[in-house]
Amino acid sequence: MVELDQRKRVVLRAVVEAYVRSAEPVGSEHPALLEELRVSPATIRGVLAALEEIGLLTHPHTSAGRVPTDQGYRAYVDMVVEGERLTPAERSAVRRRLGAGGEEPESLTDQAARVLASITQYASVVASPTLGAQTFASLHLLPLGERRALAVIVTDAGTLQGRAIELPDGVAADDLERLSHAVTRRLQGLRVADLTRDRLEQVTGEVSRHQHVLEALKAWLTRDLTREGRARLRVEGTRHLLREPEFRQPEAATSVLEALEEHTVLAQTLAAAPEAGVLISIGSENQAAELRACSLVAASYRVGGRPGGVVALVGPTRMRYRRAASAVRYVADRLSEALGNPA
Amino acid sequence: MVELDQRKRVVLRAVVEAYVRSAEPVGSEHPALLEELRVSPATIRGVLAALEEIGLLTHPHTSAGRVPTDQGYRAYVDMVVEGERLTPAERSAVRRRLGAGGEEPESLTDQAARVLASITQYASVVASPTLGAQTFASLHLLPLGERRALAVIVTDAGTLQGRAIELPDGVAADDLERLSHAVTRRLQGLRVADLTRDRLEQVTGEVSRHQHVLEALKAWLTRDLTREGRARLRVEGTRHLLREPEFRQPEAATSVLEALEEHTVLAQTLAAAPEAGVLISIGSENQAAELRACSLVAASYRVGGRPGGVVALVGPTRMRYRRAASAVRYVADRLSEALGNPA
DNA sequence: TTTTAGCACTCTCCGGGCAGGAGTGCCAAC
DNA sequence: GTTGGCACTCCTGCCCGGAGAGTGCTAAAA
Repeated sequence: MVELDQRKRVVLRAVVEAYVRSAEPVGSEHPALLEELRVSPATIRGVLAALEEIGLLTHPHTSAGRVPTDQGYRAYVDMVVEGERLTPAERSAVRRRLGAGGEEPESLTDQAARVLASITQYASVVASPTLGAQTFASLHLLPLGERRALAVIVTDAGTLQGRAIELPDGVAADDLERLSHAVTRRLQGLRVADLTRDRLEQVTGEVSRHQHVLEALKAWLTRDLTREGRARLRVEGTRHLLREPEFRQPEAATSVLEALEEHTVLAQTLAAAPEAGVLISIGSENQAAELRACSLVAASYRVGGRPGGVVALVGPTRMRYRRAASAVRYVADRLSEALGNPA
Repeated sequence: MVELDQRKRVVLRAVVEAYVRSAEPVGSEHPALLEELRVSPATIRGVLAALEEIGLLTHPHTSAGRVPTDQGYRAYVDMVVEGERLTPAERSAVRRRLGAGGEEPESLTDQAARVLASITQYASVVASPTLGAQTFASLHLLPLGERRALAVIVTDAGTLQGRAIELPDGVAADDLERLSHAVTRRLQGLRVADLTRDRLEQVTGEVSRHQHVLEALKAWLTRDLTREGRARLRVEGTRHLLREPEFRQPEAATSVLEALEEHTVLAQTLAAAPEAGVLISIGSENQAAELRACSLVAASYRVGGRPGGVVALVGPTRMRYRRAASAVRYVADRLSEALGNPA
């Protein structure tokens, strides 16, 4: 990255902020620029040309003003470190939605996605805590009528994951309980992702009478870790995107909506979110082609002190980055708090 | 409704089907009409004019062909009773996604929404089984560290609902178990919606030592039934809607997306779905103003033999009703099967 | 009485051409 | 280094006219 002198920085910043606000190309006589620099339009033209030269701005056509390129946004984002604080009202809205306490992780992430979308007016994505990263607390086999039981895993974050399994004849409630306890004792404290077949084999000895039940459990656990182990994504507020002028052409809108509904693509991008701070991925920086028209602002939250999941915003590249970063960080932190008090 | 003679019925049907296929107004010389009736365009013009007279067709402007009105679609739908069978491949796709068995209701409804959207290319909505309508099977208090426990309700359909509660000092694991059993014994077999405070009061006597735990449970149960009692909606495949020509104007698209993201509005409309058969609500027939540009095709599914929830499709009024009705019915039935074997 | 052919009419949908406006780039003067 | 002036480019909106599509009406044919 070429170093920018003071004046170029001021101009870049002013152009980005004016353009983000109005969605209109900004010309050399734009009031924000004149006021910021107190020099004539002609002088500003020179700076604009220079910024275009190094690839931070473009103009759509000869007689249009300047528009930031993806690199321009990047330079802006790197330059402007501080976020744009949320208003007290917004903060308290977030706290209210997440602060109830005792809620299930699933419904908390739901709330997080909704509140994030509503305060920022962008689309929000929240990856619920991956089961795999959580700590296994206990297994329960709850009788469900005569020949069925509900196997339930509980994690220390309070996540429940259940599945009905068929029982062979002659398995008493006591047997189920003994079996649950045996498995729980054996596996307690492990990360769910570590509940491999091998670990489960060790339990066999103690309760060998119920080999098939164990077998069903193994099948479930190992399958779950591969399939459900991928975080479930909640997407909220896609409607806000349609209001943005860049998504008024139906093709643009469709491609973004597709990206947002195609969770695998999104999940990959989110995986890059750092543990602290905020990931900002701008337009062409996105791996996924469908997301090239958007930017993504993501922050991780923690569950019981460990990495848990990601909250993110998706908007046009012409995005309020500072505000988005603050919002994402704030919601992630409150979510960490809400999910963060393991026993 | 005015009775239609044979010819008018044939013409209406042909116009609707041609328009649904092509999204272009159909004129008196449209091949489908000529072939169907084997009369001259001039004759057909007369019939078209008559259908317009009684409000089943319009034309956007003088020199355009005819387009069905909402009443036209309604007459068509009422007239054409049989659905359009899904292909064997589509049926097996549905069965594959829902047939695994032993899945949790939550993930089954997820699958249902996805498969429905993918085979029909419309937006799908699935209301997961309301907790309230299910039968309470058991309550469990699972220790979660020193002074916390996870209260879990299990229904006979295998739905889990949990919430962490704080414990006062000196509550042993045994106590929790006794308490769980007492509550379970007392309430087993009731509908979850019937777990009122009154019912819970009856338990008090037996385990009065743990009054505060019971108090927390009551608070949770009664709150849950009002708040979470509302079904959670999953919306899938909104991207397909943007492909439809009627939603190419951004305003139209936004209003539909808003309706789909604003679950309360949608929920009301879905509530009208009959237990058997299929609800078809066309354009202006929808209560919700945001849905006036769409049609909604919905069918109910059952959980353990009782009314459970609704699956629906949302598309433009120019919708493949017969196909949508079949798809919705088929998915609802398979979902009923998957959720239908209570112990 | 119903059907058909003919015809005038209406309206939309391009494409071209033209004026207005915005913003640039360059240059000469300060 | 900064500024004012000026020519230049290109988009945008607008009007206009012709082509095309489909209608409604009427008079003749079946």
